[in-house]
Amino acid sequence: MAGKKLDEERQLFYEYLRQNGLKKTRQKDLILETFVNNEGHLSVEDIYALVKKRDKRVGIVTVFRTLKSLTACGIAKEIALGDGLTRFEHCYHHPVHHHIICTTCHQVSEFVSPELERVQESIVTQYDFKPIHQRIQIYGMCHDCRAEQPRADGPSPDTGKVFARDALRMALAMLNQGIDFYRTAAVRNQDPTGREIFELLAGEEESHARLLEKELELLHQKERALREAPVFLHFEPRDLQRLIPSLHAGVASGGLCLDARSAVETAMQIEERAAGFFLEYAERFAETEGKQIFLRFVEHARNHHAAMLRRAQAVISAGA
Amino acid sequence: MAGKKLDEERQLFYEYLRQNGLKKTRQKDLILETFVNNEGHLSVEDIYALVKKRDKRVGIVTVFRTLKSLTACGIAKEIALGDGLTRFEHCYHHPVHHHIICTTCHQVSEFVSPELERVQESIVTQYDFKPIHQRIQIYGMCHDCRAEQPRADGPSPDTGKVFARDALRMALAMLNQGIDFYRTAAVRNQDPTGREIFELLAGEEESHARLLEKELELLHQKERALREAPVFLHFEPRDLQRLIPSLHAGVASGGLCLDARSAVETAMQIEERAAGFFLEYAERFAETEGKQIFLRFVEHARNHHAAMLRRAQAVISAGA
DNA sequence: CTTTATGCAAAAAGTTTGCAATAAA
DNA sequence: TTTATTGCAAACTTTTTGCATAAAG
Repeated sequence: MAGKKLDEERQLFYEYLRQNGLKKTRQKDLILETFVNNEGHLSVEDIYALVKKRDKRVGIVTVFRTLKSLTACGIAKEIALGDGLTRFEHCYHHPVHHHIICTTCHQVSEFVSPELERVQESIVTQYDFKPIHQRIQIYGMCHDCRAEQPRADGPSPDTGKVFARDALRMALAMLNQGIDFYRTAAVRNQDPTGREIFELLAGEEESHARLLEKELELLHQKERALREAPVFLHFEPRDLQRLIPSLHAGVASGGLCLDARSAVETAMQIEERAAGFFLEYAERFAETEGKQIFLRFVEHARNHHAAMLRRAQAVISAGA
Repeated sequence: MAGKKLDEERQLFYEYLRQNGLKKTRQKDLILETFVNNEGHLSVEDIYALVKKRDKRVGIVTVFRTLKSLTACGIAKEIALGDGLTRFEHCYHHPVHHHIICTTCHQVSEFVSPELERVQESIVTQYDFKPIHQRIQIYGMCHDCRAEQPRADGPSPDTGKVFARDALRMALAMLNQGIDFYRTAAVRNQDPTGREIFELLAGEEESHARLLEKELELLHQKERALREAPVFLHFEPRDLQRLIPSLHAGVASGGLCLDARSAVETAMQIEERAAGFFLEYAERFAETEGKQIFLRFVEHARNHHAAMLRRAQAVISAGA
């Protein structure tokens, strides 16, 4: 299970060595293995200490040099967390993220926020500046330190899994907003066929939601620590709400009345917008399970969209 | 002119020395003066070199120690810009800002973005984390380096002035949106008294806008480099637009019709919202000319609000 | 048997500390 | 006259480099 990740990164490393005429050695292997098997933000000294435990004969210079290579081939990434040490974090198949650093207990939390990225992009555009990488770090005091509680230091789960969990949560939030809309639209609609269609759609979305919930539950069971793990992917529900037409206008003008055709069209528009939004969203991320979840959601929405198109054609020909 | 800033910071420094039982010296004075008179992000070595030019007898250790003191009393602030050197920037009466760093020419631009801050706050809230300071840095390639032009290195104006310029621009953007609204509302309104009131309001806002424009022009004349200086305060016009009620609903329902009373109420609501928004906005910033501009705008909006309240009472009693 | 890798020691680079001489208060 | 300050040299920390030896291909 855990060895799979190691194998993949080892392959990547070997490929890098081969392409640069470098040689495989016992030391490089050991350093790679130590780095890959230790989540967190380790300094050279940290890694050196871990390596030394397994093989006394390794020198710190080799650790420096090997970490440079691991950085060059995209397995590791140098970061500075304000304590004057260069630290290394995992980079392979990890989304670009930022850091929240407690200056009391030195705990470091990671987060992703496409919303933050969006604002940054708009700023950078004004300068006609081409960003290559960025550093966002928030220093302060964490909840546990303020409560003067020793931090509950359970084994923190793999970032990839946390991201997958949050992607599922986000997809579910989208589905639930859709379901809400369809249910409300059904109740409010005065055209019986329109009402029926909205109810059908709500049912379909609900069954999809149940599927995702099951997947989330499975993930939680596989990785018990996931339930405690803090949010990694931040999203604002109101950004999802924007994808769904408001029912207020309909209410103000005294009740919605969409016939079968308009109902299907409305639904198609929702699915289309959601697909577009999540596709653009997914593309911001490196290859991860979370990204796959978003892409699967896009596919689902597109299939739904296509199915409705067929249904609409049936409705139209029946009406004609 | 420039000496005023130096004097203020010297007072602050002396006060700090006094309170900590420390002594004034020729060296400390010289280092303070050198730091204050040099905008930019200078390293210890940079400042040491500048100080040496004026007094050969100063040692680099004293520069290290004095910069520590200047940091402790809020005149300087340590920053790391990714080149391994500790640099110092001006902190006294400078708003909290972030950095865009060109990795080719090493030019550093500063910016402020309350929008970015807002997203950060919402993230931090989820962690129940108390932020103390943050670091946002965007590394990449600037426009000039991509165009392979040697950077036009004019004298960069004081950050405080650039911030003031941008605050004026933002206030003007708000005023212009208000004017647009009042003008459109006047044209669309079918009630003659309502129309008249909107036109009056538009006129008042326009004369205020002309005042701010004159102020902006004056600022530009005093500080010639200001015209070239890049944007420092980023704001999204759509955030201002949100403060003004949409006219679309009115259009859809076939023409707006606000009587005198509703017209005044609408205007009062706009002024109130604008005052609230800019007050909250201003409070995010340290003591600066820009902040004062925002606060003056708040006062203007409040006065306007109060004047309308009086007018509304007049209208009501006239109508009664 | 050629070429790269390793580990040691030494150097570099940035910053801090100990200390005797010096200058404020 | 007391107390903090200064500047030098030395120490310290993190990272890099030179080089002879060892290991990989």
